[in-house]
Amino acid sequence: MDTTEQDWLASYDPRAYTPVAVTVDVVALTLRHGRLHVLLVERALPPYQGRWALPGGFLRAGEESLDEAAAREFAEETGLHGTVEAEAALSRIHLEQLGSYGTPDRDPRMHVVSVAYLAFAPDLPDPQAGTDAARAAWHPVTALDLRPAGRSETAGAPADTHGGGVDGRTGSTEPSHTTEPSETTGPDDPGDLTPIELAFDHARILTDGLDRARAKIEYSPLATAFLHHDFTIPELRAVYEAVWDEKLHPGNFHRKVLSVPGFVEGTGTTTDRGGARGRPRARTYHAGDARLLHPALLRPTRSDPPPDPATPTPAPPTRTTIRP
Amino acid sequence: MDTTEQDWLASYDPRAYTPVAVTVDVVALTLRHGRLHVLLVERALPPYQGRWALPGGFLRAGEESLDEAAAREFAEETGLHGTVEAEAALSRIHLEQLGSYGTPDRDPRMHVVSVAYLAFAPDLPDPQAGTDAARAAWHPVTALDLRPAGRSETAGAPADTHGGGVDGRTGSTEPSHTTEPSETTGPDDPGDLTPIELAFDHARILTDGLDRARAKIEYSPLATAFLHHDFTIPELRAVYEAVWDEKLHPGNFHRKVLSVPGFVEGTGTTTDRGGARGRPRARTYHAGDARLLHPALLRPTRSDPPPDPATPTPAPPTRTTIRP
DNA sequence: TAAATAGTGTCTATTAGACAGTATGTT
DNA sequence: AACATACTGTCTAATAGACACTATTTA
Repeated sequence: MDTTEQDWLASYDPRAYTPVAVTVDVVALTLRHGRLHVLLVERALPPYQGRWALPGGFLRAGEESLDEAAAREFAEETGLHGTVEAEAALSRIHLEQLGSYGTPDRDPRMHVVSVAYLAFAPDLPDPQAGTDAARAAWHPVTALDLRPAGRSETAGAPADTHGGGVDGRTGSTEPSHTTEPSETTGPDDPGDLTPIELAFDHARILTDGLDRARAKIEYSPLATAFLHHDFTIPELRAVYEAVWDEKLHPGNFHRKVLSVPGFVEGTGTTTDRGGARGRPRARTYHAGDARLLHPALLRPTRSDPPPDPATPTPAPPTRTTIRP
Repeated sequence: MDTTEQDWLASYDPRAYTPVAVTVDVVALTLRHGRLHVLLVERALPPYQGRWALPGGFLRAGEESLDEAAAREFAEETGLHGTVEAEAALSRIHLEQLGSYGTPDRDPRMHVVSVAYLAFAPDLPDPQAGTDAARAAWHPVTALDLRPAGRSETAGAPADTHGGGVDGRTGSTEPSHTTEPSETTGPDDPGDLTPIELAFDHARILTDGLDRARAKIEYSPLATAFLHHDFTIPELRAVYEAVWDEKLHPGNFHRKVLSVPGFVEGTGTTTDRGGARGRPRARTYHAGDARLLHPALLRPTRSDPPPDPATPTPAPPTRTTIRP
């Protein structure tokens, strides 16, 4: 076999192999005006020229780890690098690996394996024109086309196996063709009805990232990563409501958060004002030192319990045996 | 900048980049004699010659996806390929992506990014000599050195971020230097007291895989992937006890498993015999069609509740605010 | 018969969630 | 004054786990 021979060679010198490119892509999520947004960049060059894509770029071989590459890409595309306050903001951002995508045919140029990362960030300023992030913008996830099309390989559980997906980005400048989304006509405009189609299989990656985010805030205190250092319980509730796309019971949520040890720590103060149309000042908190939530803040059950009388369930054949 | 120029070039031709090798490694877990085992191969060549490593090999660029490469490696190293019954056995095995590891200095030869997979398998025969899997063997995880040393980069939550880790394997034959573990002196021998050190950062990858496995069987029915098609509730309990390394209450476990919709389905029959020293025949079940467990089978709480009077906890400073 | 375990019943502490009610602050 | 909402109290259903008990099988 030819590949066997190659294997043998590669054990001495992996360079004997056909090359594979490795990129790092970031699903960066934030909350703007109470809605979940994702950071996208507009591709200036083919393939998928003009389409929006996840920020990312090639791993610098021999120079950086995957984590470092992800942090670098995020900083570059948000413009958060250089200044002191930018570094401070970066330090509060949560970055975790999401999964790798590597079907051979996703990038027309060559076989590209993309390692995806998931980021939770507080409300950040718009990427400024004139920087590396010139073509970057925050988009509401509801404005994107996340049709379950691209579902390639994989046969495992929902958020388990990963596959497909690949990318190749223009990792840095190219000052022309700058897109400047305005408050009313840009990607933040809810009136923009035609769903945006993403480049490569980034819709699939985004979907996986959203699934992970929704599950993550159940068991970890990472919902606080969407907020600034000090926050109120209602603000924290808004994070959960936006990520889960569910209305939560204010009273029960409040009591539950405070009952989880190490989730939040009171600051002893309250907000300055009561809000727009008048309400009690809320106490402020900051994140506690817990890394896991015990007990967890489970999502409202809606998968099982919705057996409404209309669709009486296709008659369970012989499910769980309950005595013969 | 040189790298910027490279980025620009790479947007046309990613081959302009310094090459990175991509490997796929598999953390394959199974149960033998009630204990958790992992599949390892002995490296025939440098680096780490003679050390045990996770099975894996280079991704065949342009030919296969990551999932396919992982399945191929698993089949090769277990010897489960070719025959019909082997294919049948493979179809029952659970394979999911675990994470990617890519610090630049883990492989002395070059920058290697390793995509790790996690596999749950039923008790399989020993890899046969004379095959690709000649140097492969199942090792009890308790015999391995999993000291939390290699903890490289990453700053996220326990099972969140991944980093470090890399590999490079001799993907196929090399019939000399075959290790043939016997029942008494091989890796299955509990008397083997000196912990085995793994090659590369495979100890870290294995640790991540074990963490994932322990969490996974809480919310998914994948514990059944460790068993054959038909099994009893006590057998299923043995899986949980081995993976969690915890004794579970037989009665409560039994009732709980049957109360989760879609977890197991009764076959209507029982085991042939009652067991060694006499006990009731157990009813047999097979896996149901649930993909997620509702409610989950949570691990016995032991992280929070163990504040034994001895170490009175470093005096919680001002945890959760409980009224001013 | 003895030993060991499959499987069931029951009780209690904890938790999720529904609901109600009071206090607070802005328009 | 009126409205919206922060926050707390209370009740109920569901669940985890402890414990006890019966039935079953082999040495």
